[in-house]
Amino acid sequence: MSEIPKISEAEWEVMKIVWSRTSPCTANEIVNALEGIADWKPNTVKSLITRLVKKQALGYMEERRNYRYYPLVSQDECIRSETKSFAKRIFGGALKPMLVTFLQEEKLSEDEIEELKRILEERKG
Amino acid sequence: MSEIPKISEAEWEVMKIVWSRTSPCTANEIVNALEGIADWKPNTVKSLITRLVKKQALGYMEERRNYRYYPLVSQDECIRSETKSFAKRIFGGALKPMLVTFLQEEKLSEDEIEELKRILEERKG
DNA sequence: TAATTATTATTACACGTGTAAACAATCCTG
DNA sequence: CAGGATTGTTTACACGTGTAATAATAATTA
Repeated sequence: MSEIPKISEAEWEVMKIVWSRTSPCTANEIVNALEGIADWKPNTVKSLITRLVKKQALGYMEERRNYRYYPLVSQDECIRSETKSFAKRIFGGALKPMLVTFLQEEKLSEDEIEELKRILEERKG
Repeated sequence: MSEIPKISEAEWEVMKIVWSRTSPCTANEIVNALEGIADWKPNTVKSLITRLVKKQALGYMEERRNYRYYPLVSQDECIRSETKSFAKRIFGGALKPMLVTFLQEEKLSEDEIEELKRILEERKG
């Protein structure tokens, strides 16, 4: 199977939009959805889309005058791929030290901590 | 206080070496320490060091003919900074979904899971 | 002190990315 | 059908990064 393409920071914003849709969407829909998320000119977004198509992260189907884009890679596999390279870079690949760092972060609420514990419980099953 | 500089992938390898030392080290020491970790010519490593100095991630002191480099930013704050931007990119900033993803990864051993649970316990204090 | 050697600084170059304008093709409207 | 509107394609350009060669400078040695 071919590799997961490397998706840049700006491109991720576009992918997130497309992933969140159940059906292929047009460039304009993406531009609109990005309103308030990123301050890009429509042309900029189009450039990002074009690059994503080129790196085979997005596919498209022609429909009348405009295209409809859809993901060729799942968000999940992209997350996994990014996480792996992130963990590799920062922690030399060891997952646990990274988790330890995160778990010690302030930002977690009581409830979230509970849920994380529950997830760990389940894992042992 | 000034911001954490953005450290690139290759530069991280250099920083990891410097962070791991208790005292400032020379360029050559860094080059040697990278042996087996990265396959870079000495000049390449020197370039990375120069850039790290320019972006104020490394400082140096002159000592006879050569310099000794030391970190100007702590590994911890860099990790935090990187993690934040990573979480932002991938998960829109929410820490918990990211952790859920990681905790569900295969790679964790029984023992590690135990330890993570323990850390969560402690957090509740 | 001149030559050699070690070390740092300057320069290079291609590719990815953020950012977008300009151009082209197509469709709707008058 | 011609002209404007819409949408996609091509081109642009500066900056960061990976990768390193070459030049300059300082120290050591003959």
